[in-house]
Amino acid sequence: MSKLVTKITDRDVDFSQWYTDVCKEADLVAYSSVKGSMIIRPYGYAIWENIQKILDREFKKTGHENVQMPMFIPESLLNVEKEHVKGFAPEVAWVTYGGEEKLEERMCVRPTSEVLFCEHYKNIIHSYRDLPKLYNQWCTIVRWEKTTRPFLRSREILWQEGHTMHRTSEEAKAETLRMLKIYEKFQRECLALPVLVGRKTEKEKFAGAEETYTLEAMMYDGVALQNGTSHYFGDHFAKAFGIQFLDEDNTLKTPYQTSWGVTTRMIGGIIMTHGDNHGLVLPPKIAPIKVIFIPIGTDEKVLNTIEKIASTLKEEITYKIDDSDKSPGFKFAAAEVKGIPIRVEVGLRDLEKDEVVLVRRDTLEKKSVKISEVQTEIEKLLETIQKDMYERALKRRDEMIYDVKDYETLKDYAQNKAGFMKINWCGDMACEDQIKEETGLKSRCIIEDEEVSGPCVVCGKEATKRIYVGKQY
RNA sequence: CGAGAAGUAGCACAAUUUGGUAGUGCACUACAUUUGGGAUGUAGGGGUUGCAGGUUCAAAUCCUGUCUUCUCGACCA
Repeated sequence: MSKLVTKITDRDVDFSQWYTDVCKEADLVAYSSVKGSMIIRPYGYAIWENIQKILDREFKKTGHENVQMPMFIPESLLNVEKEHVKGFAPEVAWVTYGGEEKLEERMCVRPTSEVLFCEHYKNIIHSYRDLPKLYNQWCTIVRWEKTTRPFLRSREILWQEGHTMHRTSEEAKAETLRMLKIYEKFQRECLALPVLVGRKTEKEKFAGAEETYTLEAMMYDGVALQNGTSHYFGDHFAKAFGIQFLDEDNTLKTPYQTSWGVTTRMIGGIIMTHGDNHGLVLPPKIAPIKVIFIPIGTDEKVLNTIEKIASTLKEEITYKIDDSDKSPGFKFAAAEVKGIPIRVEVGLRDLEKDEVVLVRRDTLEKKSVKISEVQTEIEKLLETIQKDMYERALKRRDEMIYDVKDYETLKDYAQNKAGFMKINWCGDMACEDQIKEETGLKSRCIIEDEEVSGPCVVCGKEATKRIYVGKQY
């Protein structure tokens, strides 16, 4: 049991290296000669496809339509909203040549598509009858990051961005929260990721937004991963772009806007929340292969039994039969590094008792099951694994949230404890800056459901908000 | 972007200090024997040493530049 997987660095020894090892050994990504732009390998992409399938269905159910927008943004178009351009200018990639010819006006590769959608919305929104417009696109964007890591921070990002326009601010605000809830539910139920959901502070909000809501997950090492955002823009962009519609009362009005997005970064979140020293551990709902059958020996009876069991499984329970001529031990390890939720071992020894062995990946527990009951046992076990993975992650996260009352303790914890700290805050950006500068902790989100009383941990003035702070990826 | 480390077969590394026929293990291919936690034997295949220049009779090895990866920091919806 000691050195089953020698290729993966111990998670508690070097978490960063462990993460990189899992990404490679589970065959999720590969590198190319393009810095920070990973190759997502078939197994990694299959996870993304499952994520896409589920989310896309939710988007459609809530009335959204998919579109495809241009990849390039002319500089003048990017410059229309000044907060927005200020936020993104440092990290956009520019196209300056078309073939041999220098372009009259350079274009950036979209870092996000607000301006493209706005330009288009200006042309298609004329009446209140044209609202709401609920568009989404699945695409890649480019942000010229200096430090890159697979899934967590890349220069080319695979994501989904929803952009909507509404008749009233209330409706737009409701949309912002509606999509936030869809993300939250998806991450909890499908990815088994507990997330803190809340509003970003002024300092941390999206360039050009009025409100930014975030989903903050905590990784195994206590570091935060921002796993999605939903923004309410008010009418800033709409005004900047001159988007207007004639309302029922025959007056010209400006519509209200939202945008929301999640990326393949969620896959990084799954790895860093659930993975262990054997490799990846995938939540059943998004695992490309949910069950792997491993025959012990080559006896025909064994293979026939496997075929028979596999054929009784429901269509959504995707499976694979590993009938390669590797040794069983090799196959066990290979299935584990890939995080396949259930392994079924079948050998003559089992067949004599009319049984097979089920092994769950999350706990590595084994149990023998009568062949007549395998089908229902697998169904039940997949649900149990999904539930247990969430419960474990939730418990662990909650244990790593600390209620901190004074600044000295905050500084101490920032150095010596991994996790999030809950603090009282006066609302002044200067205090937020000071925390960041002196402790490296950034505000994650505002806590809405706790009563505020007592002094700000930094300046001692009466606190107006409770916030989570933590280090982030 | 700053500091540090690395790049030699798919992977892990040796040969670099002292320039002189590019090697080992795993993986891969074929056959045989195996199969309940990374099997064994035999026989094979695979390389412009990241890339581009330079020095030299001769460069994986020395010099310059560049690209990529990793770690830490800065930056980062």
